[in-house]
Amino acid sequence: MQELNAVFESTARYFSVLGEPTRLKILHVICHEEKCVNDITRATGLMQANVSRHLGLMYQAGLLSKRRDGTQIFYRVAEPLFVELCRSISVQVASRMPARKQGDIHAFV
Amino acid sequence: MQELNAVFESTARYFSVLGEPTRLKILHVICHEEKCVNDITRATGLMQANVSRHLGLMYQAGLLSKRRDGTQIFYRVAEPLFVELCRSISVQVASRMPARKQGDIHAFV
DNA sequence: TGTATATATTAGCAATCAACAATATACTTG
DNA sequence: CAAGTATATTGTTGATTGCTAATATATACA
Repeated sequence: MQELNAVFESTARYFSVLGEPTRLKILHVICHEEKCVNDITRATGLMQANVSRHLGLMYQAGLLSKRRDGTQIFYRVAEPLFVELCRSISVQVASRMPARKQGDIHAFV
Repeated sequence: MQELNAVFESTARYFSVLGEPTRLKILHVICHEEKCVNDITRATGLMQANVSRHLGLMYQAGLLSKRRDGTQIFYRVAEPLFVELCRSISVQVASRMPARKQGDIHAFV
């Protein structure tokens, strides 16, 4: 099953891109509307180089699209499926946290 | 947002567990019915120690359950959601492969 | 109890990757 | 063209992780 292995590898690649808290944080920021790198940097509190690297990685992997406007580059989610996956899991995760906190959590919604 | 970060970390943890081709291969083998380690080892062609390690990791992460029967230990998927996620992505992946091959691919179905 | 089978663990190595700091590139405007 | 702002890249380091080989643990059965 050569093809099946190829599917596993590609699929794993997508999952591993989603498998970093920092990238989920970034994805959370741009899951509803496109944002430029500077906005993402400020919204997340991460270092600019770090944000740029993660954005580039997600772009390469096909999760994000980008658009240039002057000196700014706006990133957005290219395939809503990935945000849905994040929501699926984060809902499960949040539902297993103390009830008092669950109301305060709005991840990818 | 302390809680949100915790959600991102837990969510990323689940994604990273799914982010290895070898584990997807194993998950694919047991996604419909429980199997013992030896069966999984033969079905995947991996080394037994390797299979055991990955099974242990997925068990620790909460993706799998296990049951002992004599000397054998049977693993099964604990939470169907994860298999659904694998299917979601692998369907997308397969749909982008050459049309001729798509018919031969049955991942997590 | 001793042997065989099934599964788990450990140690070591190589590869991957995130974070940081520094620097480079690209575009805009004076 | 020069200076300023926005974004990307590179080199380095420390940590994580997958794989393999060897070994350990657990159960069944003669």
